[in-house]
Amino acid sequence: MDIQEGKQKFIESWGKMASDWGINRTMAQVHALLLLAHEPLTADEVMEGLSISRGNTNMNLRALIDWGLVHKQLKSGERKEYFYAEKDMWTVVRQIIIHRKKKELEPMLKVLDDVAGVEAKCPESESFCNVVKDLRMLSQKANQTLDTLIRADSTWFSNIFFRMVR
Amino acid sequence: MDIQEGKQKFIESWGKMASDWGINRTMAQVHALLLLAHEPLTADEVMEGLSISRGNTNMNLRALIDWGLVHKQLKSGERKEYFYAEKDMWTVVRQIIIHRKKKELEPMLKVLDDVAGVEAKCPESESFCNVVKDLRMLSQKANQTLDTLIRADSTWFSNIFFRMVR
DNA sequence: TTTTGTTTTCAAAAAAAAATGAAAATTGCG
DNA sequence: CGCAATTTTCATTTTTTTTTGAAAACAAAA
Repeated sequence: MDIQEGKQKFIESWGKMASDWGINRTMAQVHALLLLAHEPLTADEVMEGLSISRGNTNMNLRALIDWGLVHKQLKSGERKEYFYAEKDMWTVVRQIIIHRKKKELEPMLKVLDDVAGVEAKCPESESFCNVVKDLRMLSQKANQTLDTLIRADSTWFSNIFFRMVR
Repeated sequence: MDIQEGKQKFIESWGKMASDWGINRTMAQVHALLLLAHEPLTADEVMEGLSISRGNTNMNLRALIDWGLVHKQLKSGERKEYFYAEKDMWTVVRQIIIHRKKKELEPMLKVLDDVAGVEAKCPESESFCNVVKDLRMLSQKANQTLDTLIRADSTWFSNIFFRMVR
């Protein structure tokens, strides 16, 4: 396998994994393309590199910027915008955690809190109570853990992993 | 809000969250319905309860059994099959981790290992090398951590969380 | 201001994913 | 076996998501 082939495989695989995770496949491929690039790319180069339309390119670049995974660069004397990926993988992971926590875990917690009022009135026999109680506890733990992770630096992150698997 | 309303909200929310996570919304709703049920339900009751077709019900029940989140129960003297959800939330979480790790993390690791051969030949300047190296390390750490989690019991799980957030 | 290169928008088209429902297969029973 | 209850399959339809591309908006330079 040569470098070109390896890159291709990486881009495909990153896109595949992303779509398993509920993230647009193309968005992940744009991200992968930029991750592998030596220098910032223009929208045209991304378009060309992945054979996708201008509109699609623009939408996904904007989404990546929104997620904090890609940054814009303006070169003086040029009108074109250049894009480059955040290459510190720990930062990438942190940004993804932040974004998904907000979009997914927090609304779930909100619902669990809302139904907790009902739970209080439950007879002990109701499975509803137990499910909500357990899930609420798990979600809150997960929430706290993620908050801690988000605040942590990469060293701390490695340490945690080390402690967990030792 | 009464119990009925609470249940409804929970089912919707569980389905919504699942679809953010790349899991079929209906599958999660069937799971939620069974989680909240006092006793095992028949396929007909699930069908009725969520207003979905027989085929859809069957497919999603099978998928849930495959994920280890739902079990079949046969009542003696009856031909109908009954279904009930795994209600130990820690087991639920563990099963989900097992399933998704196999389907998502492991193929990614495989690709990263494959391209590692290319990486070896890289000049230091190639961003490809660094990205692959970092990501490979992160994925391996994640993989180890998940293996440990899978092997852990729920007490141990709580302890880990506690250690992480203390 | 007009021109020109560039980005953004968004209605429409295409593709992908999920759901339906009727037919086929399976199962237990007399 | 033959029947009836139940489950499974899968071609078709429906819904949802993604992509396209041309038009509009924008922004710097002439």
